[in-house]
Amino acid sequence: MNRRDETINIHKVASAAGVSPATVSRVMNHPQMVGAETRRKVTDAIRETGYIRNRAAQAMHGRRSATIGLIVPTVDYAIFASLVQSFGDKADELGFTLLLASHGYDLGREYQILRKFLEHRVDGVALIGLDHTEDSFALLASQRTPAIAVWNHDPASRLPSVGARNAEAGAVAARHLVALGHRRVALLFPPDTENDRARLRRSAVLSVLDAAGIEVPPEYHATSYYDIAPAKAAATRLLDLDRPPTAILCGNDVIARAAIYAAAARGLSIPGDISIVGIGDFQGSADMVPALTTVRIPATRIGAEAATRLIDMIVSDHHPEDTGVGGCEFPVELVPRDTTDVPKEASERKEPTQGRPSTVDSV
Amino acid sequence: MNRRDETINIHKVASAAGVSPATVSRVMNHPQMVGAETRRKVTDAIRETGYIRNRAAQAMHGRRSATIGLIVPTVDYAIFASLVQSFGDKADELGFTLLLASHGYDLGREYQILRKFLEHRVDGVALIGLDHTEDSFALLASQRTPAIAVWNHDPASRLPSVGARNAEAGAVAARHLVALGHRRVALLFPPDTENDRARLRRSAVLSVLDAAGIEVPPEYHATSYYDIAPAKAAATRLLDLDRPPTAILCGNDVIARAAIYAAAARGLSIPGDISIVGIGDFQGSADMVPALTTVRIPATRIGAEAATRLIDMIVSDHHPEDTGVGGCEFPVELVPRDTTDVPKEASERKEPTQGRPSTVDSV
DNA sequence: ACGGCCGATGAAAATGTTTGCAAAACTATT
DNA sequence: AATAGTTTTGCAAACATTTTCATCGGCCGT
Repeated sequence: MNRRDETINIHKVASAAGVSPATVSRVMNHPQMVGAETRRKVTDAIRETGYIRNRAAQAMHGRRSATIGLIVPTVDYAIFASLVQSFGDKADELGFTLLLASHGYDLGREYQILRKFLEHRVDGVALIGLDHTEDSFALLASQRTPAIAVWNHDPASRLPSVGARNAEAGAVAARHLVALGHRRVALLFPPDTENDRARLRRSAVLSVLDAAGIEVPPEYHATSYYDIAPAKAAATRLLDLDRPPTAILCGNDVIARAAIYAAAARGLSIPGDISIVGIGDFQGSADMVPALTTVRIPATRIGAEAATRLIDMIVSDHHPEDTGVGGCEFPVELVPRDTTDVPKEASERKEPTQGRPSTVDSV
Repeated sequence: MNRRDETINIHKVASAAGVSPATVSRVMNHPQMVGAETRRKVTDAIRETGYIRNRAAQAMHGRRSATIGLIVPTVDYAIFASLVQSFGDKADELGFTLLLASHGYDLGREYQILRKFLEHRVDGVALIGLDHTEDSFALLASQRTPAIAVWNHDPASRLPSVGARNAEAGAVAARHLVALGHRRVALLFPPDTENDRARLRRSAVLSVLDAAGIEVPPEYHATSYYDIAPAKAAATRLLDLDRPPTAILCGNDVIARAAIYAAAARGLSIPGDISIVGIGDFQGSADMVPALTTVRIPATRIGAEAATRLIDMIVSDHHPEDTGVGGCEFPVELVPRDTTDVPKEASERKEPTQGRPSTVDSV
């Protein structure tokens, strides 16, 4: 249909429609500025020639590139999958195209990706979490590129942040276990050197436990990557201790799922023998058997809101350092389900507070 | 640091380095063409000015945009998360930036996204599956944009395809159940109108069963979206039939996980009372308890290979219609684990072929 | 009927880069 | 020392678009 190396540009469309290139451009960008009849002719010409506008040339002129970047630690393992999905959908809906990359929890790589995105002249960038290298902050400032921090929220953040208070999420989970009467609580968290979310959750958990007079011995501190296999192994080590914990508080739902498998493999009943609590309320946690007690962080809503706000900053020409574009906090919420109960010792003395068919619970 | 509206371009860098813009360009694109001393001066100037090259302008010149597009049905639910991750990582490694979008199993939206990507002048596009609208194929051909089909493989595909034979995956799963002696086999699949992968798997399953003289009654045909909750409900309906199946063959591992939960919630033991087989071998399936019997489709390797091939097509200027850039087939492989066994009736007559601690199995 | 105004359109400058061509600066060879 | 050859560099055109400015009609009010 199209002859070889005959790439159709705005001039071709213009002559096909019998107007000037300027008019074609206006039809596409400011339709109300052009007469109805001319508009129709141009639209027809665009369709007939099969013209595809060149956003690169458009962006070069200093106009928006209509792209936004999202940089996540990882796409795998459902942690950020929901966020990527909803962020991308919203961006799409608002006419933007998503550039995506992951840095594998390496903030140095995050900087490199950020640079690359800026080379492509993204109109804005969303980063996960509040911690970034000084280089990254400087780069963003020097380019005056709108940027937003997603997932965690802190009003004092250097970037407007859209997300939940991760410290609060940890605290809520800890308070739940304390309220149930657990005193032997183990922590199973990912390494938190380059992960402010995990760090905040973990330290909040520790201070709640400390305030309740609960000490967490060194052997109750377990670490594992966001991956089922190693988390299961780490949980198994906790369960095999001479004096095992009565509850395991997990850094997120994926790790909690691994802990459930570890307990099941050891033939332990949940929550009879061991209580397990996650953080995140990922897809599927509600429908697992046993259903996971967790702290909800509304990933889908956060993703959509983050995209909306970032694009709002872009179209209204707000820059990061401008005030008045503060973040947005999503409340965290305990979702008590079937993997937590009073500890065994306590339940031998008092009545169980919740009764459910034990066959299901023990699964 | 940078004064307002003083955007630094290649000319600024050139005068800072005391050379011409052409030289700066060459330092960045063909470093070997420029003298060592000059190169050093230019590199310094780039660093000092904080220059960020403008890929849009570069792309406009007809050079590569250094972006590739990936269009998936969904990012959520681990199905394509691994693929997105490995595809993106490989693209990154090879110097390309990833544009990502999802169409929610709507091939009309896929076309729209494709258009948008072409507006951004992506150097190539990867699509999931072999089925696409005629419009999409025509668009790709008219723009002569390298494109590749991922996930499913068929040597007769219109696009070079990198993936597994999904029909074979279904057949392998079905043969496994037949070999174990199951004759009451239910199918739990996603709707397959816009999903050639599911369609191929499903029809292959049916022909294997048919060849084995096994008829699948209408009530054994269940359908559910790729989502834990509805899949669990659908599986529960299968289990509650007057004459329930002895095995459920699931369209993928996510649905299989839901089926396991459904069985557990009914207090059924797996694989004692019911065998369940998935397709995909997603992250976590190996480490579940009970570990899921499934058919491995190596998502991570497929993603990396697809990115490599697509970029190869781009840099070697191969176009889709050129021959010799055929696809690449990844073999599927049965991974027998702990959710399948001989059916109960059979096992009452013969010895169970596999013995494992029943407490674990029943979880 | 005429001056002023307004809406629609075109011409041309501007955007930031790459590259073909030519000039210039070396290096090696006689 | 002159020449031929090679490497390095600069000039300017080209890429596809947007936007400012100017122009050209047509319309309205007086």
